[in-house]
Amino acid sequence: MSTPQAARTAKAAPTKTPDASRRSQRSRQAILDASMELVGEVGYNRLTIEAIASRAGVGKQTIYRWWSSKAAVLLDAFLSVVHDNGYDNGIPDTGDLEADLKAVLRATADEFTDAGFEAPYRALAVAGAADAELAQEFVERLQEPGLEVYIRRLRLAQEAGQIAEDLDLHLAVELLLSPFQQRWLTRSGPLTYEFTDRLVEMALRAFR
Amino acid sequence: MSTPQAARTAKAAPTKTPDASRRSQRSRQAILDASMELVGEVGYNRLTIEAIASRAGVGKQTIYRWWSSKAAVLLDAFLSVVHDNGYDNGIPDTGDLEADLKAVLRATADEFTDAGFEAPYRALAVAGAADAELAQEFVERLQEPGLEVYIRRLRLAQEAGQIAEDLDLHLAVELLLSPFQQRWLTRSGPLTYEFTDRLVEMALRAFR
Amino acid sequence: MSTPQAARTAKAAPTKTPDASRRSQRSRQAILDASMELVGEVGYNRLTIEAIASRAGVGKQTIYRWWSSKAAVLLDAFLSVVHDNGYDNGIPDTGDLEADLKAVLRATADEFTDAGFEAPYRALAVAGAADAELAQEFVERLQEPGLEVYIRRLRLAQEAGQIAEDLDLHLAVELLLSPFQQRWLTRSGPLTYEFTDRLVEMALRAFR
Amino acid sequence: MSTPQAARTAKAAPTKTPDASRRSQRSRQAILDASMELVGEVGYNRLTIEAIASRAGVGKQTIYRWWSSKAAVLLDAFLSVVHDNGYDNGIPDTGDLEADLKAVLRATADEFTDAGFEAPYRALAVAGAADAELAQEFVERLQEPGLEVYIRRLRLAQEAGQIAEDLDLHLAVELLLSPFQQRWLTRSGPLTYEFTDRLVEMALRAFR
DNA sequence: CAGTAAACGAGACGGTACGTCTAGTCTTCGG
DNA sequence: CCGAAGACTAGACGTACCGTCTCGTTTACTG
Repeated sequence: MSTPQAARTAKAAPTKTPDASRRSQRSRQAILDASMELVGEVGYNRLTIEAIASRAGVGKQTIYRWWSSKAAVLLDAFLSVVHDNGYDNGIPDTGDLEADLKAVLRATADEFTDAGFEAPYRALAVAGAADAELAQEFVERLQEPGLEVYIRRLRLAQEAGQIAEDLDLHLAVELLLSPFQQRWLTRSGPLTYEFTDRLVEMALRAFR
Repeated sequence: MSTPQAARTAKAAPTKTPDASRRSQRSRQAILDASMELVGEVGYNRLTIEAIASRAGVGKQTIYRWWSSKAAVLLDAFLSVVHDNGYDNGIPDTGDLEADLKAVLRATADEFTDAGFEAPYRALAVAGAADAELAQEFVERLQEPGLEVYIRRLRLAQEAGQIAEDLDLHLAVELLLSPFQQRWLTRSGPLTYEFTDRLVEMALRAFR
Repeated sequence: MSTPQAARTAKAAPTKTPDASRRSQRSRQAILDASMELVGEVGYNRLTIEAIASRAGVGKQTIYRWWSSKAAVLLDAFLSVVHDNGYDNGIPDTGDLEADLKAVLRATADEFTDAGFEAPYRALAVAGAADAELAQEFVERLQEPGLEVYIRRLRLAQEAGQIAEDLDLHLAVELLLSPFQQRWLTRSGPLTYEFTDRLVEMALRAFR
Repeated sequence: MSTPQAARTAKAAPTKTPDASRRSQRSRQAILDASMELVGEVGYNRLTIEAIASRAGVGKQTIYRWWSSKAAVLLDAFLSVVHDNGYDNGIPDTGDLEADLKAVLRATADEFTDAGFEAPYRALAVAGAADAELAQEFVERLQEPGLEVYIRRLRLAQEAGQIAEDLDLHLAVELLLSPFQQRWLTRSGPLTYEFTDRLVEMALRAFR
């Protein structure tokens, strides 16, 4: 931002874009932390910008300056936690695809049952479903990376000849994960191991 | 509702339960119509009870008297439209399961692309995802009946020996429909015929 | 308000004018009371609509519904106090004009030195000086009635031949009271009895 | 402000007093100019420090460093203009006191009707009425010097035996000017020549 | 067929949160 | 190392709706 070009660009675009290089990292982190805390305490609908600002010890304008909506704040907050926790170790490859997938889905079921994870994630899913603009960010930054680790595991299986070589891997992962996500989102049924195991078995039959 | 029992019940419960037999059908319908119109015009988040009341030419209290939330209003409004349109005649049975399913999913894709249908349905899905209480109603009154027609068709195929006889039909329908619903809800991809056809093919492999 | 005309008028004027007949007198009085209290405590510049609403136990909208600015609230509040206190007993007529005016001005000086009176009155004078629209109301409803009682006393003196018969009484009262008001408003000097007595004497010389 | 004394004072008070000797005269003048422009454009209430800083091409801190309030800025700005314009050459002395005063008051009425003069002067009067601290500066630096020129003229008349020799000249000037200022400040009547002439005549009767 | 009780249209009410604005302070960086 | 630039905390602004609570006014059953 201190390069000549940047300076010129800043002058050429006199829009009210704030100068990111001067952003207070202290405030940013306090806002993200407060958001995660509050969404866990009161849920998304009762989460307010005012409460976030107050809890973070920050002026409201500082939130409005850097984010366009409370959902955008929450998305950053969630991603920040996810990345801090290491996130993407990928799916283990023991050679036994079915066992690997069952293990991962069981773990995912546990995760989605944990209140600390569920509240913000559901909030984001809801906000994304309601708002097309946010949906794109939600899908790109959170959902697609999640699918990608499955695709990589399936590709290994494909190379090992365990599943059909002409299989559309992206669609395959949708077939595997969507029933899980749909059940969770609409609460149309419990996320038991029984469910996840049967789901893996049935999906795998489609992959061969 | 004008039976002696109903009258007695009303007296036995001097809580503010309104007398349904005196309900104005004129107002009820005006509210449902206004809701459907407005959700199409401004979306769910900007849909307000005040606007519905104003558009319907009705006092706010008349809405609060009979419904617990704007989502509840919308659910009734949507079901009223669905029922008026004859709703679900079931899935045709030409003997060719794959062709039948492809045809129905293509039709469903068209339906979900229609703005008049999408706006209220998405609103309900969002409200259901956010609110557990409403979710149950949403699933029971709208989603499960939708699955049921698929289950019936699969049962016929099962009896005809076209799919595995020990197949869990409910789970099977989830496998078939969830990827579709998930794509639509999160807008993670387009609902093309290409997509629905491949989906049917892949799911059917899992059913045999 | 239940006459046919009134009903028709109401329909003919769909402006957002609130229905004064349904106004809560309880809230009105609470707002006026709170305004007078607060202006005495924190002064006009730090007087906020939010604080008035909070102190009065009233929603902000109830203030905005009935008044156009905090100065308008305060004007009503001040007039309400003034009217409750009897206000206009007129100026005594002992036959001795000089003595009567000196007595009244001494009393007025005392009044303008009382903090409970000064704070809101100064606030109104300031607001009126700054805002032309409010100024008119301030002058008409508060200042002119104040002058009027002096004019009446001078007219009696005029009829008794104590002052010039062609005297412009309005201008005469301005000559008498403006130095007092100006001193008070700009704090350019103290409002002592010495000052008010000399002022009356000098003004009276101009009246003969 | 750049005299040795001033510098010493600054050092003697190691509080955050800025070093006046390093003050940018360029910024100072730009701030004063911007203040006068803006107060004429938007009035006092909508005059903001931010707007002044922006118009003057100056950081906000540069204003806060040297002035305690926007009224203080404006007072300096106004005095700077007044002094540049030569200010007060005193009241002419043709020997005819009534004619001289009438001429000056007519000229003053014209001045107070001029928008370029009125806006900042009214702003200062309002600020002074609201804020006791500023009021003192306002009176001392702007109002008293104004009265002084009248006092000097009256003293000449007194020495010439045209008015009473025991007349309190300060009070006399208040009697003459306050009705004028009061009318202007509260807009309780028009500043016509008719008004100023009658005012002079009436006041002069009190002076003899 | 009058009397009456509940639902109704209307909208004022006490509140909460919104997104914007300005005040006055604090931080960064270029000249 | 001063000053412009502007991000920061703080909090009031005026608006929009919330859900509750009267107001009269229909409306439809009951005595």
